[in-house]
Amino acid sequence: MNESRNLKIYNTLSGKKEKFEPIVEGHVGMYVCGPTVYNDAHLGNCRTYVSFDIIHRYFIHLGYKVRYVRNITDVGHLTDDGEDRMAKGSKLAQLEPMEVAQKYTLGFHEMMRILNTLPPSIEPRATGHIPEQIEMVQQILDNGLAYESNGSVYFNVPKFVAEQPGVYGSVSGRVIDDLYAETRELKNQDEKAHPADFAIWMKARPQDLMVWNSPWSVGFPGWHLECSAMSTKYLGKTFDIHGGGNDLKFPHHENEVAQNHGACSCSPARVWMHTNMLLLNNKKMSKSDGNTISPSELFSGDSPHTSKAYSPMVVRFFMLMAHYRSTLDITDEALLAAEKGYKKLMETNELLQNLPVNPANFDGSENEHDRAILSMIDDAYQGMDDDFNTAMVIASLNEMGSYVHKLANQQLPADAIAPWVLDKMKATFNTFIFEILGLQNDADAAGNNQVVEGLMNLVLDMRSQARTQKDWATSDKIRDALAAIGIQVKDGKDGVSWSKQ
RNA sequence: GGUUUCCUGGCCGAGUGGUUAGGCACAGCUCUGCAAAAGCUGCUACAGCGGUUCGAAUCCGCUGGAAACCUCCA
Repeated sequence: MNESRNLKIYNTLSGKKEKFEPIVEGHVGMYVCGPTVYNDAHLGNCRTYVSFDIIHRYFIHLGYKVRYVRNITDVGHLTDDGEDRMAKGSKLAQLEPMEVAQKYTLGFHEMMRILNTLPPSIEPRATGHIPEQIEMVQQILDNGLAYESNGSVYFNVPKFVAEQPGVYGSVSGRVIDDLYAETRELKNQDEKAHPADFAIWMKARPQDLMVWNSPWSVGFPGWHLECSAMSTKYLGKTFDIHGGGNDLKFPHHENEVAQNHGACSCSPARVWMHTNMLLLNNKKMSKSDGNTISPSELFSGDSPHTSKAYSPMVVRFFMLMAHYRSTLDITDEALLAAEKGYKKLMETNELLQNLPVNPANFDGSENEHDRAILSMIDDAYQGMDDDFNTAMVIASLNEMGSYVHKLANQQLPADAIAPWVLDKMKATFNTFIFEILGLQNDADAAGNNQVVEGLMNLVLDMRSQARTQKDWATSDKIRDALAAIGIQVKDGKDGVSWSKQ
C-alpha cells in the first residue's frame, strides 16, 4: 500500500472532491453500470468503461484489493411502445432473446479487450439475478414503500420522500417539487398512485418474451432494480464507489438509491462517480438519433466523420487526453493530434528504456535536472491523485520526454542525471504508460515478426551500403518503395530505424 | 418551460486568486547528399460587460452562446 498518496475523488453527492477513505482498509468495492446488450457497443460506452478502467487500474496500483462489479443488462428495459427491448430485438431477428444478449455480450467483451481494459472482478447478468430482485421487491413492499397495482409493483416516491427526507434527488440534484411538477404523459399512469412513482415489478403482456413468475404476476423486474439487487449481493449494503455515465443520474441512479434505502434504509454507495459524454458534431453521441460513430468504423476508417483509420490505442489515448468529467468532442483533427502524440510518447519511452545508466562517473550530488525530473514524477502522481486527471499525467510524461530526448541526443551529458533518478524515470514511464494508463505499444504488435524484422534489416542494410557509395538513386528507390507500402525510414544519428504508418 | 453544466491561443485540451500545462498545427534553427524523421527555440490564451480584491482568466452578478438531464441511453 502506497501510504504517501492522498487520493481525491469528485463525489456527485457532495459536488466536491473528497479524500478517498475506503470502508474496509485496503479494499475497494466499486460498482459500475454496464451495457445493455441489445445492440453493438458504441463509442460512448467505450469511453465510460475506459474511464473506469483507469480508476480500477489506479486503485490496483495503489495496492488496494479491488472488487470491481460491472453488470450486463440483458433484460428489463422498456421501449417507447412499452415492449421489452430484448424481446423487440429478438422478434426482428427471429432469434431467442438470450441469443441476442449473448451475441452482443461477446461483441462487447471483444471491444473491451481491444481497448485493453481489465475485466471486472464480477460481471453479473440481470437475468441471472431474478430471485434477488424479487426478494428486494418484497423487502420494499414489507417496508411499506411500494404498492401492488394490477399485478405490477410501484415504488411509492412521495411516501419515501416523507419517511426518509433528503435522499430522493440527492444524486441528480433534483428538487422534489420540480419532480412532482413534471406531470408528463407516462406509461401506465393510471396504475400509479403518483406520477413520480416508478415500477419495480412489471406484469407481462402477451407480447413479452422474457418473463418470470413472481408473487404478484408473471412479469419482469423494473428498470432500475437489477443494479440495486446485484450491487447489494456482491458488494454489501453500503460500498465505496458507484459509477456510470452522466446520463444515468436521473432517473436510473436516483431510483436505484431510493430502492436501496427502501429495502434496507441504508445508502448504497458512499461515492458516486459520473463520467461525461463523448460528443460528435458537438452533440452527445446517441444510438437513438443516429449521431454516432461505431468503434469498428473508427478502427477501419470507414466513416464520413474521419479521414483515416485510428488504432484502438490511439482512441484510448485520445480519451485519456481529456478528464473523465469533461465532455470530449470527436473530430478528425483531434484524433490526428492524439495519434501523433501517442506515437511520440511510445517512441520516447523506447528511447528512455534504452538509455544506458552509468553510475561510474557520477559524482553523487543531486542537481537541478534531478530535481526537475523528480518534480515531474511527483506531478504525474498528483495528477492521478487529483480525481484521476490523466491529462495532467500525460503532460508530465511529455515534459519528462523532453529530458529523454536531450539525453539521447547528447544535448545533455549522460551523467547529467543521477543514475537512480534515471532509473526512477524509466520505472515511472513504464508504470504509468502500461499499468495505469493501460496503453499498449502498437509498434510492438506490428514489428513483432521475425520474418519482417529480418527482411527490413536486409533491405535497410542494402540501402546503407548504397548510401556509403553515394548511390543516391538506389538508396532513394528503396526509401520511396518502402514509403509506398506505408513504411517510413528514419535516418537517425546512430543508424536507421523504421516504423509502420 | 424547469434543473444543471460549460464557454481557454489556429485546433484539441488541463489547471489556477499573483509564477510556462501538454499535444497537434505553424515559423525559425540544428542534423542531413536531398527529403523524411528527430531535437531545440518561438507562438502566451482564458466569451462580453460590470463588481469584490493590492491583484481575476480563476470569486460574485448580468448579458450572449453551447450542451446535458427532465424519456431508453455510458
